Amino acid sequence: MKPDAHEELAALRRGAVEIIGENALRQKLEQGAVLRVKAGFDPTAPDLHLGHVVLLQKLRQFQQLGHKVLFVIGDFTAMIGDPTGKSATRKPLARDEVLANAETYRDQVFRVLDPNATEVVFNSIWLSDLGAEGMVRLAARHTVARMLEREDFARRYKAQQPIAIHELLYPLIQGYDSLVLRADVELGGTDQKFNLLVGRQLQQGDGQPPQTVMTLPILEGLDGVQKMSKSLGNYVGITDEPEGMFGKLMSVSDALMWRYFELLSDRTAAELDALHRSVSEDGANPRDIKHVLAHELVARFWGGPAADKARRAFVARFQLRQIPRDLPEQVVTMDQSNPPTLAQVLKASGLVTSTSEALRMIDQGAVKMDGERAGDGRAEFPRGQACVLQVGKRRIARVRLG
RNA sequence: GGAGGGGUUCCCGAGUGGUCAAAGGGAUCAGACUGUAAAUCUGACGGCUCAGCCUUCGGAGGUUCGAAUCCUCCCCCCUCCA
Repeated sequence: MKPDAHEELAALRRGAVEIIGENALRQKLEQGAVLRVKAGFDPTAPDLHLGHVVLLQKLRQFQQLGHKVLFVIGDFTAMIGDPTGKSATRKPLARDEVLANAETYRDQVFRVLDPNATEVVFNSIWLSDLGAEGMVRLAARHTVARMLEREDFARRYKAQQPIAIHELLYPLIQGYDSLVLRADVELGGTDQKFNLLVGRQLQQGDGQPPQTVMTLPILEGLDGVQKMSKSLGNYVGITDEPEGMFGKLMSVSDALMWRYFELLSDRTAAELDALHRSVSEDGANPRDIKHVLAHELVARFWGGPAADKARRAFVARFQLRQIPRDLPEQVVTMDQSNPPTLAQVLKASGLVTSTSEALRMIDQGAVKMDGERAGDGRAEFPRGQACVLQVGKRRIARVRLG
């Protein structure tokens, strides 16, 4: 028996919302077993973001305790599209699209996980072999009524929205992965609970001990309301450039900042508590505490020096309102007989998507040329010299007509 | 297979012959206020060579001076019956 199993379990429990099958987990830890810890990722959107990091951190923790991570890339399931939390059927992805996305995942995941303790597996390997007969047998192991208990299915059914048959297969297939991999533990977001439980059921039906299910909190996106996701555009990608990442983190609300601290920071509870008190008792500006958060996370993915630089750039640009010195010059060429207007140049430079939008922005006082508010979008754009164009606070470019 | 309901601009959802680039809400963007906060207020929210013109209301045709609205065919979704 392992003497420190109790501590191990306590460490693993931290941050988890729910652990189903905790006794089995404790026993395995006491026996000193090397656990097979599974987590699946759908390569539907090829960028990992901080929402994934919550889960990846927990996986890393398992690794640090000597366990093995089975990182399942759902290249087969991606063609179905996880219906979790969805109110509409997802469009299945093309095979080559899925593979390209999967490759990107593989590159990104080791920014958090230890490659030596990770096995990356593609579920198409065994699912392609399953065949039609196997799929039917698998489908026979669950009932429609139980499947419709799932909250998102139930809601769609009630709302008279379409649910395609293949979507009902998704949880079964995910569960089948656990069976094939003989997973001891599977991690997922709280919204994955149903799928994770199906794995337990299928394993038991096959005579295996059911996996322990550990659910982790869902990280809210930058809007503070909806789940962080690529498709909603409210995410911080782990490959985001340092300055972009810093800026995104600075734009979150104070309430959300604490949530991010709690779910993403490596700081101890005592340290977080001290930060809290510095605001509530010592009157610190929450903005400056947000700097701490942004710096920590940028440093994790890009290193300390890059994080320092990102912070300096942020302060210069947004707190001191300086125009960046090293802004690259963008040469815009327009083959038009008429001299181009400001609105047209804004569009050509990519700062706005249409001249209509450019004109609207100008009307609303959002556009600046060399720091001066522009008043007339139809005015001819000066040739020759480079000019710094700004649209709102965030969009900026140094543009010269070629 | 039969009967009924429905497909509207990013999303939800009004609109049933002209006053409709299409109410309202959400999301988004911008301005004000700020800490790039959040909240709030104000405004914008199809495109263009922009006081005008062009394209949009599942798709294709048609009626009409005029169609998101009427007719025909087709595609898709939902419900009930079988």
